[in-house]
Amino acid sequence: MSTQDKKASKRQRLKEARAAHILAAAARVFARNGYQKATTREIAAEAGVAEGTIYNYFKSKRELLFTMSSRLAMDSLREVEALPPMESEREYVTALVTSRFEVVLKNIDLVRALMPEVIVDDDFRQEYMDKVLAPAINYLAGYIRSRTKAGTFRTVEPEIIARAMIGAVMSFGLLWLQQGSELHKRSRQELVSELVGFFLDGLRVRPV
Amino acid sequence: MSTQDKKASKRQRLKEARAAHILAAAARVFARNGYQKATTREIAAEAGVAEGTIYNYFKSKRELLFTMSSRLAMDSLREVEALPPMESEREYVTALVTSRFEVVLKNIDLVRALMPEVIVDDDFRQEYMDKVLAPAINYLAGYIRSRTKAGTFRTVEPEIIARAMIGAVMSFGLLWLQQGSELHKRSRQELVSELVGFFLDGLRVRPV
Amino acid sequence: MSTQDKKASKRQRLKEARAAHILAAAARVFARNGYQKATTREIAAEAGVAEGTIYNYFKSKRELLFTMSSRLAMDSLREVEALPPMESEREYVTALVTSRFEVVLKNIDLVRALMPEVIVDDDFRQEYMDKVLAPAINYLAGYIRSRTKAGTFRTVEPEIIARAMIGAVMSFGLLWLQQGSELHKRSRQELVSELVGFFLDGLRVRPV
Amino acid sequence: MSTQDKKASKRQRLKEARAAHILAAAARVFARNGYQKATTREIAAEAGVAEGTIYNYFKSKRELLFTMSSRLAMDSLREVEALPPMESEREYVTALVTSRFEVVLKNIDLVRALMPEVIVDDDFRQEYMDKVLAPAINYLAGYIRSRTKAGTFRTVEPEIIARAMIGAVMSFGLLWLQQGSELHKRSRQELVSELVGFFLDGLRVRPV
DNA sequence: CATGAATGAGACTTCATTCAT
DNA sequence: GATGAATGAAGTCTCATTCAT
Repeated sequence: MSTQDKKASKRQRLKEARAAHILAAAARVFARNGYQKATTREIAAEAGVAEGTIYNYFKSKRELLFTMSSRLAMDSLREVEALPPMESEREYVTALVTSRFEVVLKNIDLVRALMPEVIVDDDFRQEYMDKVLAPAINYLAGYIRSRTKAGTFRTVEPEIIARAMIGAVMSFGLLWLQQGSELHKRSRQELVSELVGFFLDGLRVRPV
Repeated sequence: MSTQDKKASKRQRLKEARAAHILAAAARVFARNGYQKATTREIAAEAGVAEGTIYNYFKSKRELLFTMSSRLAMDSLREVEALPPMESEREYVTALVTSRFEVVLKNIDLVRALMPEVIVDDDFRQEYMDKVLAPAINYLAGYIRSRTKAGTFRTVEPEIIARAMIGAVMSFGLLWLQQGSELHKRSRQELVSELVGFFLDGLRVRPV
Repeated sequence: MSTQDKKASKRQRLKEARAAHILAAAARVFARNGYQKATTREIAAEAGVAEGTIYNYFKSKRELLFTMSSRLAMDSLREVEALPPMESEREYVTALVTSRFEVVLKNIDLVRALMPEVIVDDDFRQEYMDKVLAPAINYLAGYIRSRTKAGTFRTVEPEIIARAMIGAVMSFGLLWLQQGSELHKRSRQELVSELVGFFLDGLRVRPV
Repeated sequence: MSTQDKKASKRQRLKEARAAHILAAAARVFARNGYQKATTREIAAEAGVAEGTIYNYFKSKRELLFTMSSRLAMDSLREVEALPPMESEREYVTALVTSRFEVVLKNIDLVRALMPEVIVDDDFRQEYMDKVLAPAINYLAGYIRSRTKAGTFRTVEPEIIARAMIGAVMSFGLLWLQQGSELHKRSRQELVSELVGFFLDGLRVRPV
């Protein structure tokens, strides 16, 4: 590697670090009051740079959000793909739900900054659907399908059920797991096991 | 009734009609791009009035949203309370889910305008939680509790399951039931029956 | 007088009473926060009429102020003209200053509503100068001139001294006689006698 | 001094110059039609900057006025404090009145912009009373007191007389020294000497 | 590459005045 | 004559983005 290349790569790394730094600051600011109410001035202050500097790394305020969204999507997928195969369905679904909760809760501020734009903005919704939700649904639906084939799951519409499950889990993250919520008091583990029981067995008592 | 009273009441009615007219226009505008991006100018144009006229009926742009929120809350409760008692759980839960879907879909624009603010704004979240979600959860949890006592439902944490069910249903309304979505193609009835089956029986096959 | 005339005159009186009523309400409102910040809505509420009604009696908000100004001018002149002739200069100037104070204090709110417009608005200044100040200055300057001729006042520039005296008296009304001011505690009589002494004898000790 | 310091200080100076530039423009605009009727658009045009630029230097339109007020207060005090001690009272009072006139006339636009707010706005009145008038009154009253003790001034209420003198002088500045006024034609010196004569000797003839 | 002052479009809101009832 | 809803111009202020230094 030539000296020039080294320099270039060092500059590259510096640039990426700077961008990441600004992105993190933006995420914190977005998390406080949402994307719309956040100002570039606030973001610059949080990052400790001048307002103009932001525009050396990102084309617009909106691109900050887009970039965040992509990072989250990648994070999210990696988590799921990293799941080891498991024997029992209960074990597996438990691991799945736990992992989803973790992703959502770890990025809760970001998620809450993103959601309004997903709901409101067509571009964003497309991006989010394609990059985050669709893969998750496909993955989960595929799992359901395979278990049905194996004879342990009932015959259902896999996409619909996958969406229902993901919606249920996400709504906990968005609405009910805020600071001070009474659900915080119960252990998360208990919450997960309740949900998994519900997903697998439903509400009706089962004949022995 | 005196002439004056008649006049006053007529004026009153006119005023309410006008307010409702403006509110409806605002709801349509909010639905297009969200509350934050909507402008009073746009709302006025949509309602066919001057910008200043809006302020004869509502104190601020924000009050438009608050008023909508209250209307939705009342609508929502009325729907649930109007449900007749039913013999079978499947029938009842089906009616419940159908009714929820109907409320969400009938007010879909409004819901989509409201959600971002619920997520982002503390005042709004409080209002929404108290007036809309809490009653719904209580109602559903109460039903689950009673069925468990009757021996037809398993012993579960009613609040958690209620939240999961509501979250699942709402997320359909918000994310997956948009125009052009492939889910639109399936009949809504099929969707409901899938969901109800999932809620009651879960995924696992049941022994005979 | 014909029946018709009686009716007409009665209507005329009613109209004037109504106008006076609205004008008084406007004066109270103007006094609270000044002319500029006063709203026609506030005036209407204070008068117990509809906003539109104001415009049946006055061409504009501004005309309310103009009308007030004229009333004050007439009041003011009448007071001065009503002064009886007096032997001693001290008596006379005392009566003059007292009377001016009384006019200003009786109409203090109105004066404070008027002054900013006098300072800022050319039309108003003209009106005020011509109708209120010029007559007062002329009157006072005439008095000084006559006393100089009589040999009891020094030879001075009567207009300048008249302005100085009026300015001194007015500034007390405007700036120092507000509620809670410490000058309120001293009796007004003492204040007047101090001022008169100052006007007549100046600051320097007089040889015996 | 480091390069950075130099840059910073240069920027600082530029910033102050810009602020002063905008403030001066605002003063001119305020002077034309008063504070209330002045628009930020007009101020921006007068200063040759964009409307938004004003807000880079001042928090609000109102702050422009407050800042002016403080500048005037400082100017005013400095003038008085700079007066050299003098032997004769006539000389001293002449210098005092001349200096007051000069301050008022030099800042006549500003004074006329300020006065309406002083009359109408409680905050402003407080500010003005404390920073401008109270010091002036104290100063003048102190002088009167000392001369009385020295035996050359009669025994009077120093605060009252000080207010009367200031009021007389100010009212000339505000009301009678406008462009085109006939008082402009007389020399200012003559005016001052008339006033001083009045202040010191009053109206009554003095025995020889 | 970093800076931050300048920009100016555009947002929400107020309010004097008009006019149909 | 009285009403008060409707008007719409105008006002202050914010903020994402640009660009000269």
